Amino acid sequence: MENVLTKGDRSQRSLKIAAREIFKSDGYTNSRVQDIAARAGFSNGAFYRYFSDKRAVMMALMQDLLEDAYEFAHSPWEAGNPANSIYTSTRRYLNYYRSNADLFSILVEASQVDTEVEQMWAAVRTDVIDRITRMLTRAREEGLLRPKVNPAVAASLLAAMTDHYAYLWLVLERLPDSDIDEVSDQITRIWSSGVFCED
Amino acid sequence: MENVLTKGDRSQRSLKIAAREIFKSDGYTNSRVQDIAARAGFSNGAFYRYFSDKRAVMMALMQDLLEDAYEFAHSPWEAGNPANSIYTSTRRYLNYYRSNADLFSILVEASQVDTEVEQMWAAVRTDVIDRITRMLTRAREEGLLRPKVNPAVAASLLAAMTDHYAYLWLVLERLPDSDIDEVSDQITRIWSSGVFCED
Amino acid sequence: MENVLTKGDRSQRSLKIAAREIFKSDGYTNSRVQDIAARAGFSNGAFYRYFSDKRAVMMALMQDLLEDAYEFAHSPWEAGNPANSIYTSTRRYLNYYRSNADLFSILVEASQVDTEVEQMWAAVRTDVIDRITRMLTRAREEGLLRPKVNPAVAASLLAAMTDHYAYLWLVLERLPDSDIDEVSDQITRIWSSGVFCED
Amino acid sequence: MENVLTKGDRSQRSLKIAAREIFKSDGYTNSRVQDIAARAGFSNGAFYRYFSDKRAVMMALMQDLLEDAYEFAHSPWEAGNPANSIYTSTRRYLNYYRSNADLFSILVEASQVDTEVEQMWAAVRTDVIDRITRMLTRAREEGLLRPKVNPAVAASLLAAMTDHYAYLWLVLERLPDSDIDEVSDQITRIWSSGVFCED
DNA sequence: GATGAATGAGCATTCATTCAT
DNA sequence: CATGAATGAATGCTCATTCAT
Repeated sequence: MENVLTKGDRSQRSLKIAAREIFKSDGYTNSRVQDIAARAGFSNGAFYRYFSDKRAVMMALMQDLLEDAYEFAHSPWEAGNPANSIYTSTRRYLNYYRSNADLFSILVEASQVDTEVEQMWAAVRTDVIDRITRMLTRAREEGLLRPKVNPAVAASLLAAMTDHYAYLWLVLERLPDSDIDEVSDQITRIWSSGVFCED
Repeated sequence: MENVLTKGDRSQRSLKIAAREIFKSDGYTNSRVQDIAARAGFSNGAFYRYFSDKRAVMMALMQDLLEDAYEFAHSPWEAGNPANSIYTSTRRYLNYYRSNADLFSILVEASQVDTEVEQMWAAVRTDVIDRITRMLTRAREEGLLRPKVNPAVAASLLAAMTDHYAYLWLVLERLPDSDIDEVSDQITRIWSSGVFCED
Repeated sequence: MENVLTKGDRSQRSLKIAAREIFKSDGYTNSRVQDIAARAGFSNGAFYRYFSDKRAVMMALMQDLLEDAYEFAHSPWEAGNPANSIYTSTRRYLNYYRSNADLFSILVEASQVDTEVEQMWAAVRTDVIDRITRMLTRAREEGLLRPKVNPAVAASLLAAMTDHYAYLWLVLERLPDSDIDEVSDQITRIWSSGVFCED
Repeated sequence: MENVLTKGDRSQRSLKIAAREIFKSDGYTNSRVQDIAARAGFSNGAFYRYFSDKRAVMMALMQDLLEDAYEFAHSPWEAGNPANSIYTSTRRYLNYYRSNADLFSILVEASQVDTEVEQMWAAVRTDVIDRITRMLTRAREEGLLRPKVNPAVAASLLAAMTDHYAYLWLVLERLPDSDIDEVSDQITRIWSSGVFCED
């Protein structure tokens, strides 16, 4: 019976889900192991059979999140059509962000408190920025970049823009609600006319 | 002897400075009242003469920070020359951010944990974004805005860009070090060509 | 295995007993949670699994005490023979007081410090006094009460007499030791000739 | 300039008055030296110039109270007219109790917590009871006492009755308000017919 | 005399973690 | 596997008391 989750696997999984929920409502720092276990229907002691720590379950969640996010950093650009690539990947990222807003919230919080998380996140971010930088550099070589745009700085700025907008919008919910399509479009426009030469 | 700080005033001030330092090294959540007091050269009990709480001293620091930041949200645009206004105020903000990077770090962390801080920050942010939105709307009326740019969304995006770049650069120090002038220039370029019509 | 106390139940019970002992020796106000836990053979943390507070365990003890005391306030008078009823219930009350002298001591102390306890006690006292008042009023109707006796005031006086005598005698131990029978007899005499008509 | 209070004397006196007020509102245990000093218009440090301790000021108040109360224990009975003596001294005591209800409240509370106060109070009480006992014994010799009344026990009962009634009435305010004359009269009646032979 | 800043012991309380059952 | 009782370190906070000014 391959591919069957053992009871233990299922328990671990429910603890992870429970942790996600508790972190969402109480925050990572303010959450208590006991509440996580209880939410999963376990006694507090059971938690430690599956995770060494409150930190361990948080790390597991963050790893899942960043593993997927890492994918984005490596999905190919559509050759010769930057605008389309930007739109598509932005849209995809915002959709992902929305579905995992709770985890992104934890990511931001945990980054403040846990060096390793901050590093994991930085690694992904660096990947993304490097890739954008390379893309802009290539555009420069092809004469498509505005003359005074600094690829490295611009890449960071554009990445920061999307990321923080997503955070303010989908985690803090401090921006008026919008359409993902509309936002992706606006982002694409700012990129296109902001750094690329007018057609 | 007018205008002389009493001993108590000086003690409170040193506790505030000590808190800032301890928060910087240990983070807000992980810091202990005792360490703050000790860093200021006091016993732990002395702390409570001046602040009811660890939270209270944090709030005092955040209020100072946001009070100043609030100024930025209300300094006037140079009429008729958006690019210049953008450059100037961005530069000014980045300088402020750099001098208070430790406090901005606390601001981000505390926002995760303390609703009131998050709200205070949101209020300032909303002010800034509203002001940019109005500026873009005026530009639209004057035919200076690119046709499909949505003023509200663009305003948020542009504000998010600067803010988060500053955070990654000056707090996390995860971006290659740059010149404030250079960064202000790049930001201004993206704004100018990103949302405004080509001259 | 019906009707078996769980380990937890037993622990709670020993903490309650320990509290009673510690309160007795140190007084309620001067007692420390840690000492209560230690006396029960627990670490201080264990206490908080069973009681939220030092006050909580005190309240539990007081509730037990007053619940029983409440019974006395509602046990029936022997019809038509006040002297006998007075003697019997006084005797019963003094016996109860003696067995629970330590708790009555806490009751008096806690009443000084804790409004709710004072109220609980007052409620029981009021019940008792009301009942005596009704009894005297009935006696008046039957022509058995001395003419100028005021039932309400006399009832309070007689109740106060027994209660305070018990306190001085059995809690403070400031009166020469006597026989419960003898004291009950004396109390009954004072009642009988003090408020009732001579036969 | 004999008989003039020095500044220091006046300060001490105001601290004593302040303590009385603070004890009344907060209770002895729950009161804080700082509040006492503040109420008297002093800094907290000043308190210690006049009293070694919070306990010291309480003791001073209790001594004043009990000194006066001691008088009562030694004022002469009106020869040959017990009823009148009882009425007069009861009335006097109740008046005193009413004027000093706040101090009696502290007396009860402090007795729970401070052995020495309890002893001081016990001494006065013993005096009073002894005196009543002697009076009853004399009455016995004169054939005025009811045959089966035990002078010592009865004395304690009668003293307890008045004292506790006063406490319930004037400190706890848990009894319906009455007239001091009326209460003195009722007490006298219970004594008279309760322990003395019918005329 | 008086101030009020500073101390530091003392106690309550929380919660991650362990472990016997 | 799971329970939940128990631990104890960690930390917050209070307040009587001291003392330099």
